[in-house]
Amino acid sequence: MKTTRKSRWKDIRNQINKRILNQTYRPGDKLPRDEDIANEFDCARSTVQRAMRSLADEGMLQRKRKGGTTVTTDPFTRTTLDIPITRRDIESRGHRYHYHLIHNSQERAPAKIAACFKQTHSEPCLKLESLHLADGRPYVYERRWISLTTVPEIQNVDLSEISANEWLVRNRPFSRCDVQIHASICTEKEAEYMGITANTAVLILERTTWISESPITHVRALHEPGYRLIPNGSMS
Amino acid sequence: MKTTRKSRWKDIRNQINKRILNQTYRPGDKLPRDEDIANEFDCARSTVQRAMRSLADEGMLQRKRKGGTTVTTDPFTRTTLDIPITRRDIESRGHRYHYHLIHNSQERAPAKIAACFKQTHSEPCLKLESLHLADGRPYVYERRWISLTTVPEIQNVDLSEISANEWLVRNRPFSRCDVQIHASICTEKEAEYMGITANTAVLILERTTWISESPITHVRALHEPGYRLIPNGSMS
DNA sequence: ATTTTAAATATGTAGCATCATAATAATACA
DNA sequence: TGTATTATTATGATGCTACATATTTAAAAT
Repeated sequence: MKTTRKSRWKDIRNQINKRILNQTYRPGDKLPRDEDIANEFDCARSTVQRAMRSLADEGMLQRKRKGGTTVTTDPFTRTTLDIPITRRDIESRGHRYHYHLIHNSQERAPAKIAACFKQTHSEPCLKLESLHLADGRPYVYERRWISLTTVPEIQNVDLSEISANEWLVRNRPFSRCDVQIHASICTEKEAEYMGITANTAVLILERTTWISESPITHVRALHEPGYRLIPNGSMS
Repeated sequence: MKTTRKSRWKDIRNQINKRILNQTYRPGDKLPRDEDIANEFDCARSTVQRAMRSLADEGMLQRKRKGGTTVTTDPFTRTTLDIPITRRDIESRGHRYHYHLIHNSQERAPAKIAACFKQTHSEPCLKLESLHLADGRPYVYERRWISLTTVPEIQNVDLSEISANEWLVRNRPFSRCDVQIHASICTEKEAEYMGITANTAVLILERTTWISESPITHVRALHEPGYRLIPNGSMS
């Protein structure tokens, strides 16, 4: 058994986690009270709580006042998904980044986008189509709608120089973000932009971001064929 | 400004978060020391720390000893992805769940699977193919390899009754899980099982789970066309 | 027997004190 | 001038105490 060379609470978390893994505590089982565990490990209850909260946050344990702590039955596979800005994604894979603005127009949001924005009326928007390239090869084709009500100042930005992706993330932090991931067949037009054959299967990431209740942008990012989205490894 | 009706540290977290959103603290900026903030909000440093840690966990802030606290530049869109067992997924969508084991054989892991297991040799495995149905309609087709070295007792389980998915999650908690998400075209065979046209775009989720260094299982889950993977809404 | 009320109890929050640790800044030294 | 050493300092961890709050369990009232 490793001695505590990092921090006591992490140590305790790992001990408890180990007991769950080796079936000492089985799914559905109730764990001893924090105080008893604190006693066993000869530490303060607050330290145990720190450990327990960590495990509960990961979805391994469920905690209820009075009810005590139980091991989650049918636990999820819980992973965190970090979606970086596309430039960073490309650069971190060791490629040179290029960006190309294909289309830039001002029009009202169509019903579909308005729905994403959870609005009944048609918002004035900036509609952008752009290509993110890795070493000159098309990597992501994105179609983006930006609410001019929420972000009017974007009209003064030269979006052929900096991608809306980057400008927004740097200048308009969001309070909420809805994400959807799905597979689709790419259209003729998309295939042409991406330099691939039509009807290829591609991974699509759709995101809508908000600042409190105001929609900022909706973006549909079509990734190159074979693209793999890899969440962070989960657990211990 | 809402008064503290939940808990002080959450309140403080929201205040700080608000300042990031409204650009009081801009990306890259250094925040005041915890103690000063504690002073401002008239609370203990530990309470501020709780709030700060929470924001740091979400990826909004970066904290370093001595270096202080800074607002993350180029923040990720960080979401958590909970992948439930397929039965739960189907039932939570309000459908009746059925499970059908298509194939069950014992064979050595092919090179590809061995690679997923990070092994050079060929492990004895159980190879399973099964179908998860929602209201009788094919929902997920999974091809699974289970290491008989790590989980020998699975040989005594009647996998036509309970899905390996469920049995494993209930009986063999894992310490690590690698996930990959990608889009693919389904083959003739897959299309037949799923009751769809060949060459349809489908979302594929691949997972490998481990108990310490021993691989438990590798599964490739092919979802029904149009399936959307929806991570939990992120942030505040 | 059924509903209401009241205790008991396990976790949650919070404040305070103290030491640990990492990273920087300042200083001394070669 | 460049390098090694030593303060300084901001966050991290741990322990204690006290009180809050949600729930269950038990008792009491109807």
